[in-house]
Amino acid sequence: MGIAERKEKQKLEIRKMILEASMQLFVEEGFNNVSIRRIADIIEYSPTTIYLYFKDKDEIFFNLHEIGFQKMLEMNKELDDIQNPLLRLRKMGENYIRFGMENPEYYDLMFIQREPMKKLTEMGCDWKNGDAALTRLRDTLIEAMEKGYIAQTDPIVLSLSIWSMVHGLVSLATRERLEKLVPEKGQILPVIMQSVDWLVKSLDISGKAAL
Amino acid sequence: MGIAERKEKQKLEIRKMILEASMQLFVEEGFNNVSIRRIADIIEYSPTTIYLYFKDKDEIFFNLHEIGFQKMLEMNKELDDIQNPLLRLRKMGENYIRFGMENPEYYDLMFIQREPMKKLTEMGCDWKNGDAALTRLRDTLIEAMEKGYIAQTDPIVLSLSIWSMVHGLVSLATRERLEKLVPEKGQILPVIMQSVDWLVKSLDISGKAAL
DNA sequence: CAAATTTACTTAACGCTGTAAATAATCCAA
DNA sequence: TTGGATTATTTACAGCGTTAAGTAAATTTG
Repeated sequence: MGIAERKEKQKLEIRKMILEASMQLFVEEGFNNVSIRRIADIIEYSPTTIYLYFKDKDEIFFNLHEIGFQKMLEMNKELDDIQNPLLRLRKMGENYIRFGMENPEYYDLMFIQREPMKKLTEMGCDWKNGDAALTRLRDTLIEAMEKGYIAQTDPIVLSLSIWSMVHGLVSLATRERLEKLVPEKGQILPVIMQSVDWLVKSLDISGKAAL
Repeated sequence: MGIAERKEKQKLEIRKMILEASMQLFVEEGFNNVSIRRIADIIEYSPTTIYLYFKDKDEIFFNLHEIGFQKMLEMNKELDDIQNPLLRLRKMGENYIRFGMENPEYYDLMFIQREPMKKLTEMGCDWKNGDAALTRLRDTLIEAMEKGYIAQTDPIVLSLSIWSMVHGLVSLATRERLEKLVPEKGQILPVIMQSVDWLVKSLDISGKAAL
């Protein structure tokens, strides 16, 4: 059925148009200025047409949140080349922060906004993307423990601690809580990276991965 | 002038009514469901009356954000009794997390929502409340360094690291990022507290404040 | 005490918002 | 070509923040 196939493709294409228009608005004007009507303007359809492709606005945000995770995954491909688990961990942290600072809108949807999680609950499934990311972190920590780079601890607790710190750094920065505290604007990222340095250094018990 | 004084008092009282109604809505129905019109309903005035007491909605949020800091300060009074700076630090962390988990709406305004900071920029002044809180943390760290409880490091960087971690814990929890990862709901707070334990333990170089 | 003025508040309106229901246009198979 | 399904639009509802204009009460002034 070549015809049904083509239709399916068209459907996907409009979906893609909607998501791209949403992200464009999201990036250019912020979360609060993304409206169904403005998305419709961009893709040159009527506002209600969007509801033929997405159940509601939250579903659009949920999809963008997933695209965000794909982008992050892409960025993290280089991690596979790093043998030393502690160095890999550092790079993971740096990437995470870089991703968050360079894509604050995606980061918002992935880790701050409630809407995507609401959709997840609605669908009754669990957070596959977040789960995968955290598992990756945990596995790296376990490897680092086994090879004697860091002290033995509950890997779940340690994962959470590390994730919390990098998330804290990114979200405080993007939500404008550091601007008022760190005098020079250009100094924010360096200070954040120093925090990562401190973290890695205080994890390292072998000195093998010292700065 | 007894009459002007009384008028002033009445004005303040209506302001207070508005703020209380806002917080009530905020707590009961979340940030997105606080509207000028619903606030007006609660205080039984017309919506436009609110604009006689606050310039706009953001100004209401800014005021609530300041009230939040007062509440947090109140909670932290007990800290003065603790001599050991490392134990004091731990208590600070526990209080911070407890405050955030028990008052997620205030916490939101204080550390997540952009509106209060926008207002701050608009007024051209700096973040007095955040500044004071961070200074308190930094001073405790400096004291702990001087007394040999923790290793010597840049206190600014270390303050940021610690603040980021506790903020990360609270915000990941309140923004529903842990629910999907920590199996049992009742286990979230315990796991978070274990993270704090880990942090304090890895700071402690003297063993004096071990668990 | 009456008139003028200030204060406190409300009504009406503008231009937005998400979304549901009804209607119209388009497409494909018989 | 006609009829049913799909796709898109029009219309509508109820809500939003905010401004401008209007009103009534309180206060000050003559």
